[in-house]
Amino acid sequence: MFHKGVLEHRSSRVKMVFMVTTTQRTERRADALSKARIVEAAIDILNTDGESGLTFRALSARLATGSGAIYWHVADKTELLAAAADAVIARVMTEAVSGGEPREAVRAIALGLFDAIDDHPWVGAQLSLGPLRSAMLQIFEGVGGRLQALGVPERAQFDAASALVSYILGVAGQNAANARLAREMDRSDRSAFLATIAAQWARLDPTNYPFMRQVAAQFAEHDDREQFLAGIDLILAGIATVR
Amino acid sequence: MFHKGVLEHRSSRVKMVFMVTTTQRTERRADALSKARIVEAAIDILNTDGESGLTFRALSARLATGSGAIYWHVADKTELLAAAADAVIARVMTEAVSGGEPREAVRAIALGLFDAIDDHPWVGAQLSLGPLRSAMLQIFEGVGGRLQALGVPERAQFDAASALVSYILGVAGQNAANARLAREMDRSDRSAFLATIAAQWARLDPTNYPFMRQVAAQFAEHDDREQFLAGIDLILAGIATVR
DNA sequence: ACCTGAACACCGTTCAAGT
DNA sequence: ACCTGAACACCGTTCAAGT
Repeated sequence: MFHKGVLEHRSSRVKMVFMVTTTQRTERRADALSKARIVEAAIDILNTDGESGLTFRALSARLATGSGAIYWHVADKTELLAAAADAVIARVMTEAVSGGEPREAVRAIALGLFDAIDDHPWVGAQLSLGPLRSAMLQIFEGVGGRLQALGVPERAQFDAASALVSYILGVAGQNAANARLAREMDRSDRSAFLATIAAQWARLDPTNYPFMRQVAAQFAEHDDREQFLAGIDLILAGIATVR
Repeated sequence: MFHKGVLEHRSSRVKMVFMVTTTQRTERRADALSKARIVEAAIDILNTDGESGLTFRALSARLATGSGAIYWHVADKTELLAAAADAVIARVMTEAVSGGEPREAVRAIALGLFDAIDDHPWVGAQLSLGPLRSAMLQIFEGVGGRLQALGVPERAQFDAASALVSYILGVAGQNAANARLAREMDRSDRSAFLATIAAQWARLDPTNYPFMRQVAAQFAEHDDREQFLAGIDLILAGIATVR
C-alpha cells in the first residue's frame, strides 16, 4: 500500500517524504514521542518550576529521551513556548464560550484569560511576546464576535476589538510579572505586601507624585481581578459611545 | 575632613562604609566606571543589537573592563535591563510633559511612549516584565494627574488610570514583539507584509473565524499608531461616562 | 573601594551515529 | 523516520587576586 505525497513538518522547514508501508501498519507505542506529548510535558514543567525550569535537559529527562529527539518535533525553544501558550489559551477559550448576552460573554472571556494567567504566569509573558499566533487569533475572534452581536457599527469593530485585546494582554503581562515577583520574594501575605507598597507611595515627593500619594490608600485595598473587570467595563462603555 | 556614615549600595545589599578623605578630593577620571555609564552603554548596545546582543562580555568589552567590574555597580542582568528601561522612559516622560488641555496631554503621553517603544522595542518587552518600577510610577502619575484635571470623580480615578496604563503597556508589549519579528524576518515592505497576513485571515475557516475574515480587509490598511490612539480615545470616552 | 579575568556551572543547539 | 547523547559555542555569575 502506498502513501503518495506525505507532507512532513520537521521544525519550521517543510519537506516532501515518500513513505512506503505494508498494509500491516506498525503500531506506535503509546509513549511514542510527538509534538503534542512534548508540549504537554513542557506545560507541566512550566507550571511547577516556572520559565527558568524549562530546559531541554529537564524536558528530555522527563520524556526519557535525548535532547536531540525533541528537536526532531520542535524547531527551537521559542516555538516550544509559543505552542505551550497556544495550548493553554485554546483550552481557556473553548471553556469560555458562553452563549448568553454578548456583554457578559466578553467579560467571561476576559475573566477566563485573567484566571488562566493567574494560574500559569508564564502564559502571560508569552502572550505579550508573540503577536499573530493562533492564541491571539482565538482571543481576537472571541471578543470581536461579541462586539458584532452587541451592535457595534462595522467600521468601529476592528479598533474596538483591538483595544479590548490589547488591554487584556497588558494586564496579562503585568499579572505575570507580579506572579513571578511573588514567587521570588516570599510574598505569602498579600495584604501586608500591598500595604508596604502603599506606604512607599504615600511617602513619595508631593510635587512630583501628587496622584500616587492620593491613590495609595485605594491601592492597599484594591483587588486585581475587580480592577481588571472595571477596566473592561470602562472600555465597553467607551465602545457603546460610538454610534 | 570626615564623611561620617556613607551609605554604599553594592548590588542590592546595603552596607555601611566609613570613608576618610583629605580635603583634596581625588579627582575621578572622566571615564571612571559608574552605574550611569554602564546603563548608558547597555542602552547603546540594546538599541543597535537588540536584547540578545546585550551580554556581559559585550558590555565589558565596550567599557574596556572585566565583566566582574560591572557586578560591582549592578546586581545582575535583571537590574541592568530594568535600569535601562527606566532611563529611557524617564526621558520620554519629561519630554511629554505638555501643559495644555488634559485630554490632549494624555494622548501626548501615550503617543510619546508608543513612539519611544517603536524606536526601542526592548523597552516594551521590559515594561510588561517589571511591575512597580519607577518607570511605571511616572507613567501612572502622568496619566492619573490628567484624569484629575479632567474632572473624573475621585473614586473612579484609580481604576481609570489603571485601565489606561494597562492598555498602553499591552500595546507596548505587542509592538515590541512585532518589531522583533520584523527584525528577524526581513520585513522591509510593511504593506506587503500586512497584505500577506490579511490574506491568511481571509482564508480562515468561516464557521470558527467569521470576525477575523470580515476584519481582514481593514487590517491590511490599518495604521498601528492610529489604532493605538483610537483605543486611547475609546477608553477616555468610557471614562467620561462615569459621573 | 574598585577592578581584573580566569573559572564554574549551565544553557540551547547541532550532528554523526545508531535503529 | 526517528532517536541518542556527546560535543560545541556561548552565557550569567563568582571570586581570588591585584591596585
